[in-house]
Amino acid sequence: MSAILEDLRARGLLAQTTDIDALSEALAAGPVTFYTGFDPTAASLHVGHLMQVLTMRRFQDAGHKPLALVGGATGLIGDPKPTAERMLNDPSVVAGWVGHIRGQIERFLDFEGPHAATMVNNLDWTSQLSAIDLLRDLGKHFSVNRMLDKEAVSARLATGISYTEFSYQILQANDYLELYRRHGCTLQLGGSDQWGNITAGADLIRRVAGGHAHALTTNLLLKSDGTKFGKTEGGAVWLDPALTSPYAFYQFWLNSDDRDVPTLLRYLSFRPLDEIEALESDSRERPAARIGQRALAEELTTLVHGAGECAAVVAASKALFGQGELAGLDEGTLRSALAELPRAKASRPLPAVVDLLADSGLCKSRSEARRAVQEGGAYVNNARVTDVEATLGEDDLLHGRWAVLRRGKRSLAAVEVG
RNA sequence: GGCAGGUUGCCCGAGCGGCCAAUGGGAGCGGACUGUAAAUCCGUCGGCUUUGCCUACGAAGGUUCGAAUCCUUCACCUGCCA
Repeated sequence: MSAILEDLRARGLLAQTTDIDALSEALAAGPVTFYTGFDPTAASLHVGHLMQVLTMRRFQDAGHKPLALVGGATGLIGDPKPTAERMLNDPSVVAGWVGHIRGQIERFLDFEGPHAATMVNNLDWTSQLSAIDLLRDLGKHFSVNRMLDKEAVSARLATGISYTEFSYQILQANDYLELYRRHGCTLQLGGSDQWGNITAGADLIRRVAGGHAHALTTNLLLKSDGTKFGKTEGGAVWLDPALTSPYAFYQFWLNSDDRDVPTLLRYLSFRPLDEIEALESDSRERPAARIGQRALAEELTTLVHGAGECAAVVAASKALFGQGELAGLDEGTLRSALAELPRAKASRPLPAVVDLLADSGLCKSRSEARRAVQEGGAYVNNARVTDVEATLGEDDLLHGRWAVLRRGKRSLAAVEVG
């Protein structure tokens, strides 16, 4: 088997492929042009998308040529979710999201050199497609019976599915065909939930163009407790630093469940497997050191936000969760650590702690903030606040203008007075 | 088309005229224990100018001193019969 497939399999990433011997042969024979699609359903990609982007990177590193498709067209239609119909988004909004997401993907792939990646947008060909073309040229190759059998559609037959979403697989299949024609693309990668859409494309290429195209899907990232990965109280963990701060991003990985870390490292890290196995055995010996979590958090934060940001959030985490007194930190260290946190601005007279908890976003409402204090889960500079009426005092201020607000064990915010 | 039942807080699900912001479970949040982990135990879990007030039990009206609870209409869902 080709090296790249061997690596994916060893990492447990490989879910399904079309004829694996043929695929392996093609990959071994030389550069293969492949594509992965991302639909703009939000302004940013989130950690769930990271898998796909990094898998593309693995193929590019192995000498293959990536086409990154951002679905300006399919994003307007929406692929069927297992639960319910999607809300349609406004075309101008989707167009804006396409721009953001392209920018994010560009950081992970190499757009220079012999295996340069290319950005494509299915709006370029789909918007040209007339109803007649769609029904005569494409529709004839699709059997409704087979379309109904696809998992994504059959799951929705009980609750209902619009014609719009039902048609999604035709558009995605046509994307593969277009990329086959325009770029000689013969491999599509995706999450295992995309299997039906991807094979629909490979089928279409065979019927229309007589070509042979491959499909490869990777396992979806699930937490060991079976719940969806990448969600926190605040919603998804985004790659956009404006939506999820680099500090929050780093902390997300650092707080991974021990049981998830081996899988996360195999799926997301570029470290060779033997290194990952060494990290695992270290972790088993000294679980409290959370070696695996740190490695994961640092590698991914560096990858997504850059080495400089990563160093800053590591330093901030160390300062804020360190053993030392906050008062013992020099102002420069404190200031840069606090810069990574959500913040509440305050002025004199100094406000109530409850208001600061709500303003900083640590609590969603003042009622919740009061409750947090009553439960003993609110802290100013690591000292528990016990009085619901308490206000910030002058002696709480570090270097005359800062205070560290904490809710629970690990949610922090900065207060800046001035 | 006929008959019967349902629609409750983030989710599931009790309540069937006042003691209901509403039993219970799950998720979430906090505390204890730890390792910024898991499990466990305990607490909490609509909002606010918080001994009180406001908004909420599919939607709109009505009965009543008083309704999630009764009546009417509407919307949607589910069983049984055709």
